[in-house]
Amino acid sequence: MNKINKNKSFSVGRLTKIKKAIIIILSENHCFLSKAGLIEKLNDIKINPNRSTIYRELQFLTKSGIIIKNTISGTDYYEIPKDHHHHHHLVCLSCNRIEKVKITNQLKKQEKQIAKQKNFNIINHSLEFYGYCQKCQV
Amino acid sequence: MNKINKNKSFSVGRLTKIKKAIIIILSENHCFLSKAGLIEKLNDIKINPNRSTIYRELQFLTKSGIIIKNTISGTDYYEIPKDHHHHHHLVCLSCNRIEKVKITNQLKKQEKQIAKQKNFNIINHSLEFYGYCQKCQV
DNA sequence: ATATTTGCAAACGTTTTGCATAGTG
DNA sequence: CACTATGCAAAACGTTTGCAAATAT
Repeated sequence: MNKINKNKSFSVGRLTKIKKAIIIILSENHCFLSKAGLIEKLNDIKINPNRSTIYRELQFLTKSGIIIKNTISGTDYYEIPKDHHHHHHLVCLSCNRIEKVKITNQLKKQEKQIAKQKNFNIINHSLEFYGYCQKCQV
Repeated sequence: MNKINKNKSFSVGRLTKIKKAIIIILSENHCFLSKAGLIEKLNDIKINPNRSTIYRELQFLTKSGIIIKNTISGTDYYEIPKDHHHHHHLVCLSCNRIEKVKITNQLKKQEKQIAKQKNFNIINHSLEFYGYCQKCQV
């Protein structure tokens, strides 16, 4: 029983080199990674898995609650949730660049309130601000 | 020059019956709509546009800033932004059901702060809480 | 009259699937 | 040994594109 998923328990499956590598890369990465970014980093360490393996593995790890998926502007990003690294995003509607941003908020308090009110067990949240970055403000 | 998009001005284009219908349906809808949901509502009023027309129109209206797109768990949803109807979402990781939720927050205040700090012109934001709904808490 | 919008069919890229093989526990 | 993970090729899926006809201004 882990902190990430209180409701269901899944096996992590067999610790193959591909799975191990994905988990290590994601856990060492300071931010989230797209599929393409992950594949690049895998290739860097001479691991070249098949496309379907990547898809299956990411799906599996997401369902297991080991990693979380966040879709921004049509692209999926993956990360291993770490409370102390939690941040949000500024997404430029023009150039699509994504910037991390930390805001001093009390979403945790809100989460507890919602959990109680709606009987909804919140695992994590995502907050994105959409707009125009400095460069794209004509 | 409208409130929705301060940076770029786009034409709304020609007001064809399809475009009119999409705008009316989205503006009358209390919440956001998926592509499938929109098509269903169009069909209800005997408008059966081609797939590519829907794609092109939604893309066009999104770029124009008339409607906004929000991608949750891989599905795109569209809505006409209305400040007083603004809300956030509870997304169940198990059954994928999406529930609206209003939280009393000061994200507006945060937005102003970020806008100043990062010189980022925020048009809107999206906040989703991921977790397990009542039914799916085994 | 002219420029935009539409439908159609084909192309495209991404994700998923079935199956035989390789690898893990 | 039994079962899971992998690679491969094909299929499925959603989305985009080029072009000719229809439509709005």
